[in-house]
Amino acid sequence: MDAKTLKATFREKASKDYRKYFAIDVLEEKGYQRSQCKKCGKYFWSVGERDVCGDPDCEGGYSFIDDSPARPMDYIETWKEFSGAFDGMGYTTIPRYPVVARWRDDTEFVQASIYDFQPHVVSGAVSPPANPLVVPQFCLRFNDTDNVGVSGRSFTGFVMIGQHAFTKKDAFDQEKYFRDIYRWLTEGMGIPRSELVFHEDGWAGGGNFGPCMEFFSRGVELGNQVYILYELTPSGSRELDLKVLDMGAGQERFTWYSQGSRTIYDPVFPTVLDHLYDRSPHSYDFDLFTTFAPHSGMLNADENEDMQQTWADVASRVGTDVTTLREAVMPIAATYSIADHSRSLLFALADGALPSNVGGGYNLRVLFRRAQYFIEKYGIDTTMGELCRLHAEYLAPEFPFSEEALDDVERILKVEEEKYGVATTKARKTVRSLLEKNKVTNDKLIELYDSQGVTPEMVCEQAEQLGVSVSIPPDFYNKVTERQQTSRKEPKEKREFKASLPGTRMLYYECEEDNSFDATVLWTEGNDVVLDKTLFYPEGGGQAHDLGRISGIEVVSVQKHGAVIVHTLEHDPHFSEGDMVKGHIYSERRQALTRHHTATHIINAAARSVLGNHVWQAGAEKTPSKARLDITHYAGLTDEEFERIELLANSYVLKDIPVTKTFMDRDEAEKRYGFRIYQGGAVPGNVLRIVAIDDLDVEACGGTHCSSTGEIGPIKLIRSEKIQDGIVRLEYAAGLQAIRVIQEQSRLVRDAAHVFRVEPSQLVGASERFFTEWKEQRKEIERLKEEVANMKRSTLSSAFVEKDGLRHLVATLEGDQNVLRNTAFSLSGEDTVVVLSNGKLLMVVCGARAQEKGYNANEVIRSYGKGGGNAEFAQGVLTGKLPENGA
RNA sequence: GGGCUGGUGGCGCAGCUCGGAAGCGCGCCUCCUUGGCAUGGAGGAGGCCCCGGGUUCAAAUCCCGGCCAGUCCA
Repeated sequence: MDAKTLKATFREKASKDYRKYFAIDVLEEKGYQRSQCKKCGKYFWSVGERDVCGDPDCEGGYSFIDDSPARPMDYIETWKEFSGAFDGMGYTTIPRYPVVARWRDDTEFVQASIYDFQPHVVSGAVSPPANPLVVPQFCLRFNDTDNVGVSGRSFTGFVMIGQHAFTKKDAFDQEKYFRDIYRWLTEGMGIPRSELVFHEDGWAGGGNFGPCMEFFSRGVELGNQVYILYELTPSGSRELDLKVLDMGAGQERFTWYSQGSRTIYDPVFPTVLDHLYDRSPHSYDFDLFTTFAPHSGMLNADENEDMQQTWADVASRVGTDVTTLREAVMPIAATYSIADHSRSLLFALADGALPSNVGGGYNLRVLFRRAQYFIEKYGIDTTMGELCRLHAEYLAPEFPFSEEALDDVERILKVEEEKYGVATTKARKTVRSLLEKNKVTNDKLIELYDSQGVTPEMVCEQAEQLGVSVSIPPDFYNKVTERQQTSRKEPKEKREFKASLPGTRMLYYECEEDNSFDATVLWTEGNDVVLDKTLFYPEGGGQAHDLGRISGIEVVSVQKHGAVIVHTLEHDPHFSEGDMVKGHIYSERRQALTRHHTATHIINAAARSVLGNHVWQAGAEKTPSKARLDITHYAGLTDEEFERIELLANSYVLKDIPVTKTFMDRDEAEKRYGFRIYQGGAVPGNVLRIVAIDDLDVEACGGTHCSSTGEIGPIKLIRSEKIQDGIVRLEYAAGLQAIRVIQEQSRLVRDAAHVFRVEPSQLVGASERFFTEWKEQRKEIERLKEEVANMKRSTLSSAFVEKDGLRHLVATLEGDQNVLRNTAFSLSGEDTVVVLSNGKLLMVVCGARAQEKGYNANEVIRSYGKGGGNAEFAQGVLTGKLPENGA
C-alpha cells in the first residue's frame, strides 16, 4: 500500500474512532466542539459552530492581514519565545543540524526537522540528543522556487520549528504534547482560543503512519503535530516500539501571522529588504502591492494551468490591468526572491555544499542565477556575498555563523558570479547574432535554453533592444521537457545474503598487528565461508579488502553483509561447518592499504587547511598501489595549491601525530566532534568507530589505520583533476608506493633528458629549443618547396602544347601535394589545361576559357586517374602512366 | 546519473549541410603618416583545425570511441 492510500485509509479509521486517536479531552476541556467541513468533508474542532474547516481553500483566503488576533513578534523573537516557552515545559533546546544531510544517504538536503533524526533515532537504533526536544531547523525545498516572491508565502529555505519526542510505546503522552503546543499558541502567541481551528487528519510515510492534528487560524495553517504510532507489516498494522512526536511549524509563518504583514517576507528579512530597496534605482509601488497581496496566493504556478488568465483575474479583482499590476508586483517580488535565495545559499554554502552542474549543487546554482538575474535586471547595487553577510548579522542571535564560514561563502559566491557572467555574456552574443540574422526559430529557442541556458526572457530582452520581435511558444518549458529523453539505467541488483548468522568478530580492530588467526567455520556454501571471527578486512569505506589464505586456500574476496563477513575462496573448501581453520592475511598488502587509508585522512585535513573549510570528502578509494580522494572545491587546483597540500600532508607525517581509534555512542560523537565526522557519508549503527588524528582530523571510519602518522611514510600527490563542477579528485601514493611513483617520475625525466642528450636540469630549455627549431624548420621546408616549385615552373612554362585553341601541359615533377598544387596554379592561365603528377598524386587545373570549351577539371582528371574536385581544380591519384608532353 | 551544445593562430569566432587551396575581427611585429599621442595607411609573423580509430584517391568537414568545457533535466 502506498503512503497516500495508507494515509487516506487511516484518516477514515481515525475519524470514526477519534476519541482513541486524538487528544479529545484537552479540546473538550477548552470548550471546542467537533464538526464536519461542508466543503472538504474533514472533521475539525472549533469554539462555536462553523460551516467550513479553516483551510485556506475552504475559508477563501487569509483574514489576518493587517488584523492579527495574536501578539506581534519579530522573527528572531519568535524563536526565543518559543524555545523559552518549551524550556519551561520540560523540553531541551538543541542547535540546528546542518542543512546538508551528510548523515543520510537518501537525500542531500534537510527538508523537515524530523530529517535530523532519520533514520537511526526514529528507528530506535540511536538515542536522541535530548528528549523531548525543540529545534529550529533550517530546511531547503526547491520544488516551489518559481512561486517565491510572487505567491506571497513560498520559500526555498525556511526554519521549521520542531517539537519532538521519542518514547517507548506506553510512555507516549500525546495529551501532554498537544497541551504544550496549545499553550504556546494561546499563551505564547496570544491567540484567543476562539480563533483556533484544529483538523483531524492522518499521516503516512516510510511504512509508518499515525494520526495528525493540524492547527489553523484565520485561513492559515500554523503547523501540525504528527503522532507516528504504527507500522505496516505484511500481516497488518502493528504498534511501534518507539513512538515519535513530529510537530513542525514554520518560524516564518508564526512571525507573519503575529504581525499580519502584507507578505511573509517583510517581517522575515527586514534588514536585507531595506538594503535592497535602498540600493535600487527603482521606485516601488507598495500601495498597489498591498492591495494585491491578499490575492497573491492565487498565483501559484503548480496549481494553475493558465497563468496568463490567473494574472488577468487577479488584476480585475484589484481593479487595474495586467500590465500595470505586473509592473508594480514583479520588482517587489524580485526583491523577495533575492532575499530568500541569498539566505538559502548562506546556510547551504556555510554548511559545506557547493553550486555545481550536477546533483543537489545544481539547485544551488539555479538559486544563485535566479537571484543574480534579478539583481542585474533591476540594477540593484549589491552582491550576493554582501546580502549573505547582512542575513548572517540579522540571524546571529539565533544562528551564529563564524567569520571563516562567511569568508568562504563570499569567495564561493564570487566564483559563481564570474561563471554566471561568462555564461550570460556568451549567451547574449549568440542571441544577438542569431537575431540579426533573423534565425530565431522555435527549435532554436529550445536548443539555446537547453545547451546554453538562454531563457526566452533573455531572448526577448535582446530582441527589444534591437527592435526585433520574437514569439515565444506558450508551452515552451513543456517542449524542453519533451526534448529531454529519459533513459534510466536499471539499478544494479545487490546479492542478497540469506543465511541468518551471528555477527562476525572483527579481529582486525582488536589485533591490528597480527597476520594470522584461528577460527571456527560457521557456514559454507560453494566457495563462500563465514567464520566466527576474522582478521580479514572486508571491502568497505573505500578500502579494498584483504587477501590471504584460509586453511591454505587463497581468499579472493571479502565482503560484509550486515554484521556478517563473507570470505570467497578460490575453490571449494575441504573443511566444513564446525571445523577449526587457520587464517593468514598478506601483511604487505594490508600495510599498504592501511597507509593509504591514514594518508587519505591526512590529505583531507591538508586540503581543508589549504583550500578552506568548505572542503569535504566526496568519495574515496584505497588500493594497495595508490589511493584517491574526491573533495568538494569550487575550482580546479592551481599548481601552487597542489604543492602546498602535498607539503603540508608530509609535514603532518613528520610530526608523528598519534592516531587514536575509539568506539563511541553516535550521540556523544556528534556532540563532541560535530558533523565533520561524517566525511565518508552515512554510517549506520548507534556506536561509531572514531578515528582521530589529534584534532587535525576526526572521522567516523571503519578502516584500518596506522597508530601514528609517522608510520605512513612519504606521501606523493600524483595528480589532481576536476571530475565535475565542485569536485576535485586527488590521486596519491604513500609509503613505499610513494617512492615508486617518485622513481617512476625521475626515470621519465632521465629518459627524456637522454633523448635530448642533456642533463635533466636542462630538459625544459632543451625541449623548448627543439620545439621552436622544429617549427622553424617546418616553415623553412615550406619556403624551399615554394622555391622548387618556382624553378620547375620556369622550365615547364615552355612545355605547353597547343590544341583546340588552348594550351595543354601534362607533366611529371617531384614534390609533395603543396608543390604540385602551387606549381599547377602558377602555371595556369585563362586558356590552359594543366595536368601534373609526381608519379602518384595527380592534379588538374583548368582555366576559365578552357572550362567554357568543355574542359572540366573534375572530368579531365578521370582520364588520367582517380579523383575529383570542382570545375577549376581537381586532385586525386594516378592510376596508369602519365603520357607526358612536357619532358 | 542522463540529455543537449561546443572544442580552428594569443583572444573572440566563421568554415562543417553538400569532403577537394585553413579564413575573418581584435591583439602582436616592421615600416609610412605625426611635434607627440589617438587615429589612418602598407607589409609581416603566428595553426599537431582537442586526441585516437574508421570510411575515402582525398577529412577541420562524414562515422565510431575518448578527453575537456558549457548547459539543461532528475
